Amino acid sequence: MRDISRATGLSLSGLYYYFTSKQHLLYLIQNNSFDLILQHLQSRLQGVQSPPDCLHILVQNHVEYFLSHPNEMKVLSHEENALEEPLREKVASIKRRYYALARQIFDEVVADDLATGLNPRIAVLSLFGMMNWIYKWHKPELDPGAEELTAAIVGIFLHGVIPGAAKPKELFVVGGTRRDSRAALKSAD
Amino acid sequence: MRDISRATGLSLSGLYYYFTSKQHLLYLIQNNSFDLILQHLQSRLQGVQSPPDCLHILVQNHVEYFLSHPNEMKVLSHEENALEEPLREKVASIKRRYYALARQIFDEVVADDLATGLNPRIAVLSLFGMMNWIYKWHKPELDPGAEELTAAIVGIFLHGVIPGAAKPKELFVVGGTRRDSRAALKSAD
DNA sequence: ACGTTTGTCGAACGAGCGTTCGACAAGAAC
DNA sequence: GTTCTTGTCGAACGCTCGTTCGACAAACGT
Repeated sequence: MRDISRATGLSLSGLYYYFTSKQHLLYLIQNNSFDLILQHLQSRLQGVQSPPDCLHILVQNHVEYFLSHPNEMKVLSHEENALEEPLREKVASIKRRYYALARQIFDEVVADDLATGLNPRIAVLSLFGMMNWIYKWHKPELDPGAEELTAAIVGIFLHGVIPGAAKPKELFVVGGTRRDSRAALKSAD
Repeated sequence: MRDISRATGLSLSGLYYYFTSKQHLLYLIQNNSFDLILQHLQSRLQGVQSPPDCLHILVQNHVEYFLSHPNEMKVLSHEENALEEPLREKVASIKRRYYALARQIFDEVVADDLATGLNPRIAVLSLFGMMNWIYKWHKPELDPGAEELTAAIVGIFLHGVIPGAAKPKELFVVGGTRRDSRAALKSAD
């Protein structure tokens, strides 16, 4: 609270004139973020029919938001479990709505295909994992922007890094290639 | 520190007899975790030649550790930037070693295939995203164990959720399917 | 003109934090 | 048997934190 006071120029007690508590301020930040993401996503999804296009929009919307709002991402991720029970459930609710929408898009993407035996919950949460982990490593001056990031993640999620192969195992070369190069790393510092 | 003192039964000042500071204790936890993971991984990798098998071992090793050490995972993720500069770099160093090993495995997996134009840094970090996000959602009584989780993540990473398709776009049905069902969600609560 | 609402502030309270200090007991060294 | 090391502890220090309180001034309503 003192940091916010200093950054805004408003006095510490003045802050409490607008926000009843630190918890409630945190709630407003979290709720507002998810609200913005969800509303923006739904408006972008209007009229789009192709399931893969919907998936692309979902990822693009998500990645764009967190790339342009890194601070919000940190608060959302770092302070995820900091809320007490009245407010906690409210944020959990909008998060469930967001997840349900993603799950629905995923189901439609996979529906056309034969049942892959893949656990849909794991698949969707893995997609969120790829997206939500970005803020931990993304450096704006080094890494590509939202567009390329979105393309990469959607590509991996839909077809993997080896899109050509059909059957998992038998296609790969079994013989070793440049295997010794890893031994050097073993004693590296 | 008082929590640890209470949990261990050792007095608060007794704790400082063994650990010079909270920072150093945090460093020991983080360094030890990465050390265990890295050493375990390297020993499991001994003699394995097939790149996809290496990838599977990498993921399995990672997932197994964090599923059996959820507290460590929380400390590693939540307190990632809490260390000051002398110790911070030491942890960063072992993390780089771990990433380099993963990157090397990835390169070997993709090497057999034609160049996909995929940014390898993004690919590897997306894989870490899928793995590292698990601790945020995994419920032991609800979700599958390390084995199934590993299979799902490796499957998605290598071939995606639609493993059959070769060319990304043209294969999908463009016409809408159950598109109205999402409108109901828009006004849900 | 006057009372009330609105906005802003400095100062403080109580609690928690990481850390230190001196004391004390038990064992090892000589 | 005395000295020194090792382990353990309660009590406290200094600091930061979230929050509250009373004061004060400007704006507004009538």
